[in-house]
Amino acid sequence: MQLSPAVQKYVLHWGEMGTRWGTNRTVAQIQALLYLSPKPLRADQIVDALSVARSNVSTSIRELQSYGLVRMTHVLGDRRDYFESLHDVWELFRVIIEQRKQRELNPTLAMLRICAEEVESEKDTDSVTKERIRNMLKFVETASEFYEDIKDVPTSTLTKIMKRGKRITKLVSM
Amino acid sequence: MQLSPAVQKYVLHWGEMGTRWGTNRTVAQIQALLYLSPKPLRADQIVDALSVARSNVSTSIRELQSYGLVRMTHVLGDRRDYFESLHDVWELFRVIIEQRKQRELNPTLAMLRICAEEVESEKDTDSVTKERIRNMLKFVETASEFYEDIKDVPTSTLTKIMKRGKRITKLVSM
DNA sequence: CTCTAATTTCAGTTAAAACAGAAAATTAAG
DNA sequence: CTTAATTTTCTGTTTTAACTGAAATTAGAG
Repeated sequence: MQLSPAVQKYVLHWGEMGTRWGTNRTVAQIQALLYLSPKPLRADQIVDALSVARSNVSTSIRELQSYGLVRMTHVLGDRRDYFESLHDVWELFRVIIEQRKQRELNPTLAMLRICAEEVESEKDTDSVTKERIRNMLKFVETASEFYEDIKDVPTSTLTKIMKRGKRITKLVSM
Repeated sequence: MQLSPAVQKYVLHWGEMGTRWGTNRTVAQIQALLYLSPKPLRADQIVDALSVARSNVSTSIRELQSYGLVRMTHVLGDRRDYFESLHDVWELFRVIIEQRKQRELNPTLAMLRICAEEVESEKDTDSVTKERIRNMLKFVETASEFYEDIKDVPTSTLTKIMKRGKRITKLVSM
């Protein structure tokens, strides 16, 4: 399992970036490797390509599967597991965003609602502080609602919106 | 420096979330504390409120300043430094996004361009792999351009766009 | 210029996460 | 049912980042 220079560069960079995105290097590297691979790979092939322990691959793949980024497949007459990543970049993006929404935005929203309510009854808390909490809650609520609005919009529409970014903002600002 | 229950909850949660966003707990807690504080705080007050080492506050604040999230201010006849966070949630959001763009998106874009070019000359690399790299590059480029389009749009316009999310997507999809 | 308050730097410690390798468990084939 | 292949779980080690406390530095007051 010899990775070409370009593929190697990609995988290494992705691993590095992964550490800044809440996951660890190996998980991100495996995802990158599977994304670039023209066909599904076995765990032992991943071990070979990335020089990591078999056990590490096992737990990392479990994590990727739990995110919905990687699927298991099989080959007739071969009982070993094969894995492949989502291949569509937009789909990948959607899944990652959805995960982050679940794991970060939702808990934060819950916390802010509790804080916003609780702080109102705190007589000694400055009114500015109360307002700041309300503002943050409002912001996160707005972001959350906006996400719900667009999360199921087809990719073709999303790309159109992005290409027309400038024009849309001009239209709306009038 | 006694934090009210609601403020305490907010600060602790923010610290927890910070660890998932590339920064460490203390940095995020200090930002949260300053955001909620009706007036600028001194380092010793932060030490007191969060029970962390003075040196830790010093380095954390330096990090927050480097991001542009926190400013130093002074009080007449007092040579100690005071600190305050950006107070506007949208401004906070903009600054954070801009930072992440610089530190994550830009390097990734550079890597992808190099890979996309380099992989073309690799005769043994599967054409599917080449296409995957191209697709990822295209995606990141589109996202990057879209960001440039909207980063300077005034907050009022952005909120309008977010509130009208559904209507806009319907409009564009036609 | 000297002394003191305040901040920063630095070295060592602690804590947390990632990882490897061995052991255990699972699964299919004979 | 037994065996061999494969995967998962678990424990201990390594690595990395965060944090503390002491020492060094900076900057203002007298």
